[in-house]
Amino acid sequence: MRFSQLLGKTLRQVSAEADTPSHQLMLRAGLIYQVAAGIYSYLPTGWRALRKVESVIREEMDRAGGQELMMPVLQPCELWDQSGRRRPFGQTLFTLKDRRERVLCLGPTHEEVVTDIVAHQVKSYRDLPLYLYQIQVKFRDEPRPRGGLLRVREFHMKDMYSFHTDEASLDEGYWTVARAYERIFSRLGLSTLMVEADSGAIGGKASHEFMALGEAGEDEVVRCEQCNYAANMEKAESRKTPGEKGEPLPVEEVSTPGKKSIDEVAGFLGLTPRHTLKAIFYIADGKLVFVLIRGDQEVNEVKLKNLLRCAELRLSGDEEIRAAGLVPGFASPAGIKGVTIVADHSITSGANFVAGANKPDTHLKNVNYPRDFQVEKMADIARARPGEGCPKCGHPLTIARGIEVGHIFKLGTFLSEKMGASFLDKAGASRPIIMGCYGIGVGRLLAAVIELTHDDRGIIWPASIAPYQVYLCALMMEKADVLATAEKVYNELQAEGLEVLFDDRQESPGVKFNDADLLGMPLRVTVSPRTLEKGSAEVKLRQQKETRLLPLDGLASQVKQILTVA
RNA sequence: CGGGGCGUAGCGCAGUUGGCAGCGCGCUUGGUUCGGGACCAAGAGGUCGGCAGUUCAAGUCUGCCCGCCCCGACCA
Repeated sequence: MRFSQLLGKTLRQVSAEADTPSHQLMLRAGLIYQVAAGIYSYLPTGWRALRKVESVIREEMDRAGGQELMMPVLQPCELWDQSGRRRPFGQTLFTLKDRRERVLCLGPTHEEVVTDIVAHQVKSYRDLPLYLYQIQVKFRDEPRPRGGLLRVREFHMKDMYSFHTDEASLDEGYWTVARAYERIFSRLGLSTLMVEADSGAIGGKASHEFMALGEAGEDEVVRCEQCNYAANMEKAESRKTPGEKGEPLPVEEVSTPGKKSIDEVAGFLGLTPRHTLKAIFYIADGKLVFVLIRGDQEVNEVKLKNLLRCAELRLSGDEEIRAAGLVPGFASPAGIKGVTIVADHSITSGANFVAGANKPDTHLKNVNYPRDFQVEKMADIARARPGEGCPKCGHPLTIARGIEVGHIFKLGTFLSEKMGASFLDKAGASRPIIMGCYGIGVGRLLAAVIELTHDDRGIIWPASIAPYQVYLCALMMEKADVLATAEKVYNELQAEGLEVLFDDRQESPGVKFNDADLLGMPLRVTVSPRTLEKGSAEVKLRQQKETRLLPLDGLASQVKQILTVA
């Protein structure tokens, strides 16, 4: 490709609004162009990179036994009513009506469609296991698109679905795909960690996410370096510092004027937060919930949401707390009625806690569960924190950051039962098909590669997905010998089967070198009067500083050699 | 949806008390340069997000609307 003809100019400046490194670089390098919030066009170079990511994925999915197919974007909403997932997806589902007022949606994922196909096409255990996948555009009306391609409303996803006769087969498939995912990410030069995850709106029992590790990541991962326990913060468990034991003492009222927060109250009474109970109020599907946790802990809202089985969860305002007859800042779980109380296990570790008295400027000392109050539900709803013990081995946990580039789920049978996907086993009995599903966000993966491997000069593509392998840079093209040599090198490199971006623009050396670094192709070849004097061309790898001269004679095959080694 | 911010040339931005719409980059033409974002000269390019209002006069003041970004709840 000749740079002079390429759509997608490099930009020196981009809006201050784009503050994520990958977003800035993709805009500056002319890879993408924004159409609307969370909706982007891929310009030619960006599209090449995306297609390369797809082909790496495709190779590994095929190797894992996948059969590629293509399902429609447009789906009848009836399928979603049938699966019961229309509500959990809620506003995220883009819906529309056709001319006959039939309600359709733009597929946010394809479990319904694929299960419907399998329900009709697969009847026997002989047809299983079955692995189907596609690379397709998905639509999700995300409340907040973010960070360029990191979270968008229209995106390419590789989605695979597996169908099994029994749990053992599902388990085998699950780990086969997991290993394929690890190969994909490592082929793109990413260091990823497979972590336990919450299964969210997709549903199902077990699930893991693949996190591309790096400071720029927006997800938190909790991990143990001793036993390799790793989980998304949403899901992570931990062994908390135990509370102090003690014989329950009589409850005592104590005046705490103006002391509302845990730190204020604990400090005022000469205690640590661990000796207090924290009351937090949420509105779960419109209903007030009193959440109680030990003062040194924080609520994990995903765990809470799962415990309450609600679709919508938010913190409540003070007015809503007062309306329930409680005093914000001094609310007490003791002696109240008509409010659902749920608690974290941590309140049972320790004794004689300080809690609110449900009176202004007053707290209670020596509050003990279950002597002084009851709760409706008790579970682990606490955030894991660094330094706390690993749930498996007790070693101190650490927290890392990462970008979620893949997510796999063991769905089990809940969808196949609802969608009528069953098979006849050897004994002739009809049983629901056991399912798994596996997703990779292709565009996000592309952005993650840039996000995690760029330097201050620009993108650094791994050879596996670089839009072009070689950036051919011709300096002083007005000189006939430079022009002729550059054209010859361009042809020879292509004849070797290399993909070449030929910078044939009338630009100064600085501009070309800077654009070469920005665009980040693995290898730069420079032809100039200076190199021609020595009958050579200069070669430089993007990720290295050093340059070297290679003779023009046999240049193309040497370049190919360097690229296969690097 | 809650909080914060921004919409002015293709891109990045300035525009004071309301008084001729500007700067840098990019683009076009000509010339000089040439190994890390060169220089000179001459040009082209605008519904100041939209609608309404106040005013002799609105980019600037008021109201409503739309769009975009960032922080939260959500996710590949």
